[in-house]
Amino acid sequence: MTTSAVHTPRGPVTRKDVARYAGVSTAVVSYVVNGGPKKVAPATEAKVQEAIRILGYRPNAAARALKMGSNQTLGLVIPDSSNPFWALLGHAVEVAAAERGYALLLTNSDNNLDSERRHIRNLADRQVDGVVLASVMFEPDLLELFGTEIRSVLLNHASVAPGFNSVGVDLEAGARLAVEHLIGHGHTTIGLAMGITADNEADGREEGWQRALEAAGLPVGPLARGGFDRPGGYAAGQRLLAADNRPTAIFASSDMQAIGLLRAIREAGLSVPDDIAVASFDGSIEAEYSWPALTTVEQPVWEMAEAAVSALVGENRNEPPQHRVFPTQLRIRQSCGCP
Amino acid sequence: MTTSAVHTPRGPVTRKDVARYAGVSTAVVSYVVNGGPKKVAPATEAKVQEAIRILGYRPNAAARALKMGSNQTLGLVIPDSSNPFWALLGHAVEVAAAERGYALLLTNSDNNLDSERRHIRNLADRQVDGVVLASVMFEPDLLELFGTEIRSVLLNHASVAPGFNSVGVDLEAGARLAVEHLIGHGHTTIGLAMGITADNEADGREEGWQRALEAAGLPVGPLARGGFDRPGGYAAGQRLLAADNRPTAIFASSDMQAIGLLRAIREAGLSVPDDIAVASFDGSIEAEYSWPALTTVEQPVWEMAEAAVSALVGENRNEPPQHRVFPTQLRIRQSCGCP
DNA sequence: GCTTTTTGTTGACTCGAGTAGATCCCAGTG
DNA sequence: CACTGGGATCTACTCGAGTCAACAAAAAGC
Repeated sequence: MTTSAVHTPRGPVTRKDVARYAGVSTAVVSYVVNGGPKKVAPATEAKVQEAIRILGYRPNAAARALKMGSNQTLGLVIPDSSNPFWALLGHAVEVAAAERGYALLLTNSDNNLDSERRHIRNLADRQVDGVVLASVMFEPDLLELFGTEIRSVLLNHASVAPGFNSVGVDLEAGARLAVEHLIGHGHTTIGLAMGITADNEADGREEGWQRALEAAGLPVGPLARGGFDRPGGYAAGQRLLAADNRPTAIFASSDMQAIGLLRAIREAGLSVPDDIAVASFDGSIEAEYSWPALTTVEQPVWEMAEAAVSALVGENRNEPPQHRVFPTQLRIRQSCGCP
Repeated sequence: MTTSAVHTPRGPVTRKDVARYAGVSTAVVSYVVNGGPKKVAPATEAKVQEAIRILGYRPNAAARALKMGSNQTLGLVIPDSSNPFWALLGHAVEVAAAERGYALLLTNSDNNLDSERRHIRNLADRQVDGVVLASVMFEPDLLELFGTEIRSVLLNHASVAPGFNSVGVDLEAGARLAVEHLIGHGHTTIGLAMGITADNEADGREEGWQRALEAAGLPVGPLARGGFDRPGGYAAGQRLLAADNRPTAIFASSDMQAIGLLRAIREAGLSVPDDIAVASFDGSIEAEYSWPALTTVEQPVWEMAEAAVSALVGENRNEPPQHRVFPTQLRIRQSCGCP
């Protein structure tokens, strides 16, 4: 028995072990593993493959990452991965990344700018090949954080930031679609439950709501601000219901807000859509299963995720920053008054 | 674009650059960065810190990972990160990992065993320090996949698997709590909407439902199986409503199922809880905002995530596999008939 | 004043894999 | 028979950071 030659290594199996077992040099092992830059004789290749199989060799990703300067990993920063909309976006990004052989590091900023900064730092330290930043906040100094080394793309940001790639939807057009639909149902007092964005710039959804009303010659209804989440919508709903000019229809800036809104309306003893019609923005699955099912402006989340990932890892990596704006689609259900 | 100090190297800044700039050896830089194994004179330390600051040095994580054999990363495998329950669990795991300085690689298995295997392989190749496997499926050959090198823990698994760490809840006791509560409301025909688990073993929730009924001397009501998700609950609901012995109360094995169930009940023109009372399992946020709000068996998700992560990275890393079972708590809302 | 001890610093090796450049071997040619 | 071409393979250096043995300088001890 050739015990010395067929010595089973103790720790994890390295390229060296495979080389020894197959009786070749470490270079050949690399060539086989990567279809490497040089050809290997079929017979040798077979020997190496066999050795790999028997020893259970798996190339060390850290070593490869060190040598190659890339670890085939992207980072994703979202405010709250347990919020269904972000969860969906995260899922889509993960799938888009996986399709290209990239893994996804997930981090939650919890809507906290400091935490967001920390996470971006951390991702940069980990040499990710790019960062998808999906955050409602935005501060220009983020640009410095990224430096020039690390690719990034803003996903689902309200505003277009110079110097950054971005992928988003036409918020204004989407909101207008929804509000016009509510107007079509004969409503004349249409309120807005608007989420809070970091920069106090008017969000496209707010503009769309306003313009649709103006275009129809209607007065601009009451507006309440709150978080984009369920509690935010609940609070905004309570304020809208207490307004002097109580609206007969409300447009909410996110599905989650609309769900909180529905609760506020129910607690006030009113019914949707008979007393108050509701439409919202996002097109998440919750909208379909709420009661009543929400009429909502659907974002093409999967396409957006695709676009974001390809901006980071695609051919066009070194082109100037791109801004892609996707169209939305009105998904009509019952909360607006349609049967 | 900012032009910085004179000594700015072209590529990414390495330890060597810092050493040169500060006029010390690379070893000292390491010592400073890590509070390293050797002491450094305060004056020298200051010089190095200054150099680090000025050059904007960030240690290369891949190199560190290579040397240390750990990249401070955990992997998470869940069926569908856009399902709110998994999303919540994922969030909790991410936070627990971050607290310990670990990043989280997120992967979706899409309830597909092959995909799950591929992802585990991939995570193993990436030398993660541990894998949290939260999947409804389970196949014993997973054990081999992990080999002995890589730590793992099963999170939220129905059954305890020998050789694996696991963290779960007492499904049977939780289900019993819920069903007993429905019995307390005077119901005598209580159905079950049960999710589908890979191994055909009876799930604890099914047993709990059955035992609670038997203990109360009640007949075992109708049972329908479907996915753990909303469509699954919807389909199961339709079948339960069409049953000969139509139940007046239904226990659902997940919140998502219950939400699908609510829809089926509404479409049948019935009301919850007046015509049919509902209770479910999980305790996710959707349960709170559904209509009516769901009475549900709450899982201590955050504690479970903590436990799972600490099983992977804690002191007790090298102890034999542990099985931790957490208690659940009945969260009473309106869907059961309580005011 | 001349050892010891302590403190601070450094050069050099290591982790595991990618790959350029050198080397080997053999078939084919003059 | 020597000579070249070319395919297959190997040697050796590289990536960036951790850390130990070795060493220099300063402090303490007798």
